[in-house]
Amino acid sequence: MGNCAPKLDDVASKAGVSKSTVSRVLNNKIGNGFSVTEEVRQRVLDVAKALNYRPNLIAQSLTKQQIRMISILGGAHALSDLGNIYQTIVNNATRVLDSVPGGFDVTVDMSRHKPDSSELPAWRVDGVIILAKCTAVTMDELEQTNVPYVVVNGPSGPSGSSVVPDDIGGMRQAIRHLVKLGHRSIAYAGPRTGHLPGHSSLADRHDTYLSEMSENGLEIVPGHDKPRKSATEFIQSAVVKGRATAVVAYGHMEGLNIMQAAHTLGIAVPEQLSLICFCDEYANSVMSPGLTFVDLSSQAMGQTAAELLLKRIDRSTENRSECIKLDLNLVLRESTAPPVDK
Amino acid sequence: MGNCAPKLDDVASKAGVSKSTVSRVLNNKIGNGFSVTEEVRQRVLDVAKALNYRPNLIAQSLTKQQIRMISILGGAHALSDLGNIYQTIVNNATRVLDSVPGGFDVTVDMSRHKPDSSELPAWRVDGVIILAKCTAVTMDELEQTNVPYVVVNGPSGPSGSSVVPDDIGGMRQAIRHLVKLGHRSIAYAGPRTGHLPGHSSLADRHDTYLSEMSENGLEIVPGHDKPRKSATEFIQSAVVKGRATAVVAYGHMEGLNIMQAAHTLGIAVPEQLSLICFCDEYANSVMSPGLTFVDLSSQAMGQTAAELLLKRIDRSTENRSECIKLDLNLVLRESTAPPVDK
DNA sequence: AATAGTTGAGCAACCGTTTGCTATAGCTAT
DNA sequence: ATAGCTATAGCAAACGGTTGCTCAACTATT
Repeated sequence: MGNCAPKLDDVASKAGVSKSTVSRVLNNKIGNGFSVTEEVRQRVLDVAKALNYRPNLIAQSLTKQQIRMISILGGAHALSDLGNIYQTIVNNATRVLDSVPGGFDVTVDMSRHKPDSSELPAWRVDGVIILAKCTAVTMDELEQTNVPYVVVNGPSGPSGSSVVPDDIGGMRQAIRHLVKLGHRSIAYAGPRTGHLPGHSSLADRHDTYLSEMSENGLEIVPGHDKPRKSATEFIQSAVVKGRATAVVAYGHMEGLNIMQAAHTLGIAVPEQLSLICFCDEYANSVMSPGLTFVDLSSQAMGQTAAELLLKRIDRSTENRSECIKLDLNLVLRESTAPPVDK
Repeated sequence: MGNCAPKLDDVASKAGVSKSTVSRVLNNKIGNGFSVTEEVRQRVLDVAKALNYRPNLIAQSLTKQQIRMISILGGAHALSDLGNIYQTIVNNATRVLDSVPGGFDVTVDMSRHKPDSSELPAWRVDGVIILAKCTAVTMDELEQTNVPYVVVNGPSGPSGSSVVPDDIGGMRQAIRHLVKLGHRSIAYAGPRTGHLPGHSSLADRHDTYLSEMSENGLEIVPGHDKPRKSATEFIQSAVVKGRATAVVAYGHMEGLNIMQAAHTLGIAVPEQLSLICFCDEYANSVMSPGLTFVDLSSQAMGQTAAELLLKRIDRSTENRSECIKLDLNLVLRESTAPPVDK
């Protein structure tokens, strides 16, 4: 590490004052038992500028006990997936955190941690945002050390806050929309295997598919719970063999794959097959043609997470843990229509 | 900042020894005028584990004058795009940096910096990896302070290293493959507007398309340099009107969109239209059916970048700047075939 | 038994800043 | 002349570690 940067002492001796004076002048800590003549003040300022002095943030944070830095955890698993809502979440959280007066440095941890090790950085951060989930060790440490944190799209511990999408409501809207269009045979295409195992969205969407179907007196289309090798295989079994006229897909990649597979197999969307997927506006906007989708409002999730975190950092005394569930909207595009064989 | 994390003093008092003993035991600084009985050593170790003690990297770095931390810059612009090679690059660079003896803390900066401000963290890091590009101010500071850095997929300054894909060679392979298949009318679908403006890949791929076409005595298909509203529009103009039998797309999203648009318009891939895109193995693997693609070998890019950086950190005296250009491979999938009207 | 050498552990200074408190000077009011 | 202020500026103790050095208690040697 470079060692020739000017320090407080250098400025102090060159200006002929003590380093405490320099520190206070530079930080504008006038009042509260301290003051300087304008002449000394100016001299200190001039010397500091001449030496190109920049405080050592590390030393600073030692005494200040804050570093104005926020760590986003879980990048390795959440962002490694191709095109998902976490990018939007991170972007929006960062935007909020950046723009607050004073600003926070936001960093994303991309290291792949062993399940029995902590994901927290080795320095103390002011706050933490967790993408979907973290290790138990991390959670323990977070609770123990009392660092403000919020989990986005996942459950938090007792002292943390969380922001989650209303997956259940989202799936319900999707099914009801299809039912209203006249569909009776609706299939569900779950996530590719290996996608965020154990995550609540998996269970919520799947279970709600089942319950909503039964509530509407409809029969479940086989394949909803099985891993599949390809979208083609899924279409073959659920649509061709299973006679489904509509499919709800877990995410936009599943939706995309199914749409392509349908085309390949000569099945027209939405004429012969209606398709809905869970995704966000951004993911949908880069797809053409657009799929009807349940908007996960990842933008709002990111923003809300950041705001929740800021609230906890500001008033860390009030230890109110909050859990915000965001409503999901069904956005109609070109991939849904009434079934043909109705 | 969390304030109840266990400190050296806590461990010391609980183990009934002084903090210097704890420090030396934990850091294995035996010898050089210091030793402990096995019993005390074990006790210290046990207490440290029981309290879940982790040294504060910031305090540590104050005395050690080094922090074993590497900052990845440019996350805000590079990772914000939906599904791109930078995720793979970051993942692989991190993997290498993590696994080196001693390990480095890797942090990805996601803050959106003003163009006239430095992106470097306010403490001195041991090394920096830049994704595609950074601000001029950052580059100046990097050069000035002599921090080892490597730019991946972009140009470096005089003292930095860089890893770039051979875009020119990649495009050449794509065109030659299509020509060999018998295609005479090949179109190029550039990136969506706003994608990393000014980046060399944009110019390299585009220019090589032009030069390679002319070298093969083929006519350029209009539309290669124009922003387009949608993939459908592109197909309409380049394929339907322009009579192109093959398309080379800038990235996998462009490829995907074009494939879908083709399907929608009733154009079969690869029977009526061959399609090649630039992307990496991972992006391709989640698409079905697979597109023939120019593999940007992002995995190798990330790994190479990390190795280059480590080399410079280790032997910072040798200030040799390196630029490694990685060969690109054309990977054949199901989206290319001889043209029909040949 | 006296001295030298070795082993085991702690004191205290230091890294670069911040900040509560103290000290001095100059000035006013009695 | 002296007490009482106020304005200026510095001392020194943190912050959480690391490390040179000292020191006491043993062990080995003469």
